Amino acid sequence: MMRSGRRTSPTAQQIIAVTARLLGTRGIEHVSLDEIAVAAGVRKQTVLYWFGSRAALVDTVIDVTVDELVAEVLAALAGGPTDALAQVDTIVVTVFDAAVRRPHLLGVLRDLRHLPSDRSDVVTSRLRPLVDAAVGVLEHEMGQGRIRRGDPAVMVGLLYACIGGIAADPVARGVMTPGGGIAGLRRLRREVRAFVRAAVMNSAVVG
Amino acid sequence: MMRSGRRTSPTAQQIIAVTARLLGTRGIEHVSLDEIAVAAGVRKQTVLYWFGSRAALVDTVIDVTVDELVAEVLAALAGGPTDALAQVDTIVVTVFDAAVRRPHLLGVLRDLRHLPSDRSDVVTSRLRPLVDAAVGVLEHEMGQGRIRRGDPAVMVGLLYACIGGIAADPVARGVMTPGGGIAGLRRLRREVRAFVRAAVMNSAVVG
DNA sequence: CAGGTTCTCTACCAGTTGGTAGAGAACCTG
DNA sequence: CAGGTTCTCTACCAACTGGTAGAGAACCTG
Repeated sequence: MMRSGRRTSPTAQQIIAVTARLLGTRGIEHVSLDEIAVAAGVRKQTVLYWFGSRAALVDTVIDVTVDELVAEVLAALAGGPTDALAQVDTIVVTVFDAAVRRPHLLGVLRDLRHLPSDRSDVVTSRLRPLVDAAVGVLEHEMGQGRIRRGDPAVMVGLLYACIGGIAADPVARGVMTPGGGIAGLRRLRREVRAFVRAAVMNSAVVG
Repeated sequence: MMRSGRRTSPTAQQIIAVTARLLGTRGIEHVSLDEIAVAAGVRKQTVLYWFGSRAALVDTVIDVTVDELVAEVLAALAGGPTDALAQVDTIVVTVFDAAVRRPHLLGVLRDLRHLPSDRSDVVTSRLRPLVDAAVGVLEHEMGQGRIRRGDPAVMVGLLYACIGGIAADPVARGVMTPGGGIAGLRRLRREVRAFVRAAVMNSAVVG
């Protein structure tokens, strides 16, 4: 038996990928083992063969998904400018695009609340390097006077809430005037960028 | 039989209140009819007697919850100042306090995604008067130059995402440094107020 | 060939779920 | 008293769930 974690196989990878998509779009607790198996082109017993239990599979999928998102953002940050406002901008654009193109990424994160096994601490620990980097940048730029003074950790949380909510929350999306197609998405992205930029920027009232 | 909707009774009201609390905290699809009945001090058959089915009860609870939240915010707005920034402030404080004191209010809203019966359009239609009012205020103040120019509907969506996310999303809360007790909550609320104030305020860069 | 790995197959299990059926008991009202 | 309303009781149902059991079949490797 080559059970959970040890090694991987194309089949296991395929199961993880399919499950991530299903859980992220339909809800973590709303997809059965059988559905996962069918979607992956495999039998239920094969899923259990590789992951032992549904809970173990879910945990794996969550971990993989978070790592994927973090890696994507870190890569974008590494390839972009070092200016703080530009980095905030990079994060916004990267997460926003990820949320639009692969909605399940943020969908999985937004579903952690009702998990039987509390996975949120594991997730936050995996988000930690990204959060720490962001907090460091914000703190440094606060000292330079370019970023509005405040609790940088709370700022990061609010940034996440903004982008994640606008991209994945049906209430938030329903509130907005639906802009169809790519043009609407571009416009929405521009609005989000301006919003968070203004939110963190050091500024003075005009008029 | 005095089934769903027609009239109400103290028992039905009690069932609705208990269900709202349960669904909002534990997740809409993670509470069984039996649990609801036990928590309400009633038998399962009584729940079905009043609401016909679980789905009908859930729909009722969602509607009642949204109406409650909307009424609360509108009342706070009516009793507060008419200045736009102050009104944004009022909304933030009202929703934030509601989310903290009665977490199930926003919890129900955040759970609409995975509902078998798509209820999000009904919810947004019930939120409509509040959204329209907010959009109207923002538009007017944009004309006066006090609010940053942009799509007011998107701004409203982003405001909701910020407050709702920071109050109810475990990832967002885990990202932030946990401030225990009332003092921590007060500090968090202050941060959120400053954040959204800066986000919507018309301003110019300093330094 | 031997043996491990990977995966499928049929069959089954116990637990939980939403929902039904029908009788009966309080209770209030006309 | 009659009759409707409200609620409880016991009993049951089909559907679905995650998980188990064990045998067998391909496949590759040494």
